[in-house]
Amino acid sequence: MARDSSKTRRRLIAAADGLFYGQGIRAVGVDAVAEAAGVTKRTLYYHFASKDDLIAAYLEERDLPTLGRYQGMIPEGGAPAARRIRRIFEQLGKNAENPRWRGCSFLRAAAEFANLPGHPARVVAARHKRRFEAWLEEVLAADGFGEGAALARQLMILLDGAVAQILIHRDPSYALSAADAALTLLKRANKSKKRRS
Amino acid sequence: MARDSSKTRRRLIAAADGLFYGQGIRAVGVDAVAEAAGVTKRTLYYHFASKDDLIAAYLEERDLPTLGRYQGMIPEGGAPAARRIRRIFEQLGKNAENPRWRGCSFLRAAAEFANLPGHPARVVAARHKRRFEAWLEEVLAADGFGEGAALARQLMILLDGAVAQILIHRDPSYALSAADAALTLLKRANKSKKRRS
DNA sequence: GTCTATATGCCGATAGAC
DNA sequence: GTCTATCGGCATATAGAC
Repeated sequence: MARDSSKTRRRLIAAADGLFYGQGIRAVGVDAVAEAAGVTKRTLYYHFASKDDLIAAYLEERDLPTLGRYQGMIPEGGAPAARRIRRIFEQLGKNAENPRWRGCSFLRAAAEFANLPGHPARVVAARHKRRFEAWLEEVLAADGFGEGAALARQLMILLDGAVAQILIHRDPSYALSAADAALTLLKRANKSKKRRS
Repeated sequence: MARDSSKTRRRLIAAADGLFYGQGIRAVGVDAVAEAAGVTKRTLYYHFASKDDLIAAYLEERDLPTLGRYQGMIPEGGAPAARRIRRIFEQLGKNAENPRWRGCSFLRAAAEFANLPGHPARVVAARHKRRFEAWLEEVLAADGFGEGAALARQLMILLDGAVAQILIHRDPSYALSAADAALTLLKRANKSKKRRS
C-alpha cells in the first residue's frame, strides 16, 4: 500500500486534525498525536518526516473538504448570487454556534507561524484562500456579475473578518453583520451590471 | 517603587513585546524573554506570577497605544467621516509593508488561545476590539451618522478581515480593497443620513 | 530585587530490534 | 511498519542565598 494512503497515516492525520484544530498546532506535541492515533511516536516518524510535515498534511487534508462544505451548503447554480452569498454567511454563523468551533484552521495556522512566511502550513493556507476566492468569483460570474474579481476579494475580507470577530468576541452574530455588508456591496455591483447589459 | 511601574518590569514587558509579537507567544519561552531583558528567569518570576501573567501584561501594554496610533493618523474631527475612515485603511496598508509587520497582536493571541476562552490574553484582546469598535462609532457619530453601531461593526469586520488576508497572502493591497468596500458602505449609510435630516 | 542552581516534565527526533 | 528505549534540549516554575 502506498505510504500516502496507508490506514495508519490516515489515522495519524485524523488525530492531528482533532488536536491541532482543537488546541492549536504549537500547543500539541507529537506524542499526543501518536497516542490519539493509537501508535507510538516512532511510527508517526515513519509516516511523516517531521512535525512540520504532519502539519502540512493536516491542512492539506482540510483544504478541499472545507471548500466543498461551503459549496454544498448554498443553493444551486440557478439561484441569484445574492441569495447564494447570503447563505454562506448565515451558515458560518450557524457553524460558529457549535462549541467545538475554533475559527478557521488556515487563518490560525498563518497566525501561529506569522514569522515563517515559507512554512509549509503558510503555503497550504494561502493556496486554500486563493481557491476560496476564485470560487466566490465563479459564483458571481454565474449570475452575470462583471468585475467579479474585485468583489470576490471584498467578500473574502468580509468572511474572514467575520470569523475573526466571532472568535474574538465569541459572538456568531457578527456573521449577520457581515452578511448585510456583503449584500450591500452586491447591490451596488448589481447596478453596474444592469447598466452594462 | 511600585511593582507595577518598576524599571525592570517595564523592560521585561518591552522584551516580551518584541519576542511575542515577532515570533508568537507560544513559540517564545520565558528564558528568551528574561535574557532579552537582561535579567534572569528568577527575576522575571519575581515581577510576574506566571507566563500567562506576562502575556496579559504584554497585550495590556499594547491596548491604548495601538488605538492611539490609529486615532493619531486620521484627519482631525472636522473632516468627513469617509475621509477619516479611508485614511485608516490606507495606513494599515502602509504599516503592512514594514517587513516586521505580523498582523494584529490581539487577533493572533486569540488564535493561539482559541481553546481557552477565559485566558487573560483573550479577555484583554476582546476588550481592545470593543474599544476600537466604539471609537469607530464615535468617528461616525461626529459626522452625523445615525445607526453608527451597525456600521462600526461592519468596518471592524472589514479592518480585521483585511489584516487576515494581508497576513495570509503577504499582500498589503487587500487594505485598499477593504477601503473601497468601507466607502461603499458609508455612501449607502450616508444616503439614509441625508434622507433623515 | 536579583542572583545561582535546580526540579520536573515535555519537546522533536532517532537507534536499533523484530 | 511498528515496536521499546532513549537522546539532548528546552519548557514553566521554584529553593534558597545575598
